[in-house]
Amino acid sequence: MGDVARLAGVSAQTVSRVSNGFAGVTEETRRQVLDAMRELDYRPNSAARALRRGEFRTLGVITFSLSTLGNIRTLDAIAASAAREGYAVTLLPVAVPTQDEVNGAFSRLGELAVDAVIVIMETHLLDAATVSLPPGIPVVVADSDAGDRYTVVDTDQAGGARDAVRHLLDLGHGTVWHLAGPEDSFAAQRRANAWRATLAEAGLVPPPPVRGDWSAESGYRAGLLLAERPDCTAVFAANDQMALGLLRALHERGRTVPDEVSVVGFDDIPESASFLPPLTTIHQDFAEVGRLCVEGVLTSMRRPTPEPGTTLVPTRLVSRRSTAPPPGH
Amino acid sequence: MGDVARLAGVSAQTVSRVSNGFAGVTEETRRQVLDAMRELDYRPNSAARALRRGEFRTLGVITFSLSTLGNIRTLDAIAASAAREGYAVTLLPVAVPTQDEVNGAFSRLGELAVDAVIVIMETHLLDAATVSLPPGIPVVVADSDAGDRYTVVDTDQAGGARDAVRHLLDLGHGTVWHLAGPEDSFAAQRRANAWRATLAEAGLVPPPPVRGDWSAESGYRAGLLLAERPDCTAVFAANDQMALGLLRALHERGRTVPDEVSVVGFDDIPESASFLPPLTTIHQDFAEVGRLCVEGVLTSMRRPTPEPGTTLVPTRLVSRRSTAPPPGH
DNA sequence: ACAGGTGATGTTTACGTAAACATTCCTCGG
DNA sequence: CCGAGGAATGTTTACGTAAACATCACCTGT
Repeated sequence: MGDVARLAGVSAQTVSRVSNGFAGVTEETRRQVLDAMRELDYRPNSAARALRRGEFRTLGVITFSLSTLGNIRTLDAIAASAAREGYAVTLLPVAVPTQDEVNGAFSRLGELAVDAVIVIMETHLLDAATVSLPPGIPVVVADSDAGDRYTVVDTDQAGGARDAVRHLLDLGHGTVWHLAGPEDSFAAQRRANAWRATLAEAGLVPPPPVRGDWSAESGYRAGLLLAERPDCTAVFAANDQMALGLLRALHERGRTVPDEVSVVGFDDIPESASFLPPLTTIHQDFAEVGRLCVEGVLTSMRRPTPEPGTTLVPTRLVSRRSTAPPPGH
Repeated sequence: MGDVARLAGVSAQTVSRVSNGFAGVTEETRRQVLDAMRELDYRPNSAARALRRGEFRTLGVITFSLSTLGNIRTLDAIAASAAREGYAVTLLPVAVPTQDEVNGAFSRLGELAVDAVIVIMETHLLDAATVSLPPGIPVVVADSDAGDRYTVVDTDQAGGARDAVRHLLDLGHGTVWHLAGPEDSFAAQRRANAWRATLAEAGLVPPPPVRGDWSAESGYRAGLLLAERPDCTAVFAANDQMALGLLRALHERGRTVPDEVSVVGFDDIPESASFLPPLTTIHQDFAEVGRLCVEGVLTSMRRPTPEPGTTLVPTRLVSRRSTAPPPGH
């Protein structure tokens, strides 16, 4: 900076002012400084800048590897929103989703060049991890129910699941089976609960849920079971990948979709429109979730004490060809 | 740091030594310092640290949003490898893959707190973007052919494509059709070229390639065309998503896979094992690509001048049920 | 014409750390 | 018993920037 100042014939402070787009610099001076910068290929040192300013213009994102598509798309939206606000995004991958690993990520975070943190992670992993968070660092959590302790942004899982079940019931199905996600997933729990509640509202007793682990393979295994039940004409799968496996199992067992069995997924992954048949599913607006996460942390950075609470992002039913009225209806 | 020093009854420098795990501090002193740190909830200030040390312990990753699965998995592996080496990863999303946008990302990078850069991007977008890269910052490029100018790590696209085509020829198919990726993709080009070359080696004239845009939807449209050709018994799709769409089109047109038509994909996405039928495909080792990228930048950071060159990561054919000998063979 | 302002620029200082150098104290060989 | 050498710790300084304050020239209204 000193070199630039010397070359431009001004003080270092003036260089700083130009560099930060400060008003109150003559157009003439500004041009000279910019020329000098170009000439010397000057780049502001971000470490010094951060030290002086006390902020890094960087958001940290903690996530359990980039395993699920939802997380990835949320992350993508976060990165885009952050960039729009002039913030960079630093990734804090957690290899194995154990309490220890998560704690580790949180404490590494303490020394990390980050102004705020967005956590994309299930609640139960979050417990007790909070202790090592540097005080005063805003946190927003996605994909969690910790609304009492944190600011939470999440997809309206319950609403989506309800829509899925209603859609099938409205088509005339006697009941709706559920291909559930893993028990330790909060999202899976909420989808299952909403499925159960919606059936109960309709005066129906839910059939036993079949459990998968989100993978297409597990959906296939579950599908083999469901294909044996002639009374099973409608299935709500907790995500699209499992629905894919389910479709394969039903096909292999000679149960046609949607003529004999209707299937609804959850997520609306891009491929689901090309499944056999194209999958009716619940579209999640990950972009909006990511945007709200960034908005959330930035708000709490500007205001002193943000109140905990949950923001729900609505879902949308995308009707394709995997659903139809039950046989003989 | 001063407060910690005071509380522990030592100098700030000793705190620094403990904080950096420096040898030559008495166990007794070390304990006192650590206690004081805990007591005061001290965290080293990474901005000051970076300023003093002249490095950020951070890698920047430039990528055209998180659109393709391959990029994501590479990114994931990069983040994991970087974490293992004590480096953080900062994301530099490029919203639209135009030359301007890429240049923008590169110049923002100049002021970014980053010691090295990994670019996951097609070559043609890279041209001319390099000018604004701060000198002395190591760069490694994935997914590119710029081996003459940069250190490049890439999957052995040609080898994979060759294996795919050979597999089909070995099964007895008279020729192999190609469902190609978009023209402006370097990966797509190389897969197409290898397909053509392999056929030529076998003394065959390649049928006209059908072009898609990587999406399942485009694969479906292409599939509708291919289904009309009774002489088309074997298709090599440039990625699994297009293969998925292709499978749907063939199915809808009553062409059974693999009895009438064999299909090979590329990527081995997790879902491909659950397609109808499960897809024979070329497995890419993204984790290895990511690992090598990190290794590459770290090496060039330690050594003065790295030589440009390309490292190829081998692929592996995963044989599933979408391939079989041609009808009447 | 002159006091009082206003806008442009310069000077000083502190941000928190770690390298370089300085000091202290202890051990060990002769 | 003394001095050399080394281990442990302390002191000084600089990293590059931007906030706070200081200065200076010039304009405006009476």
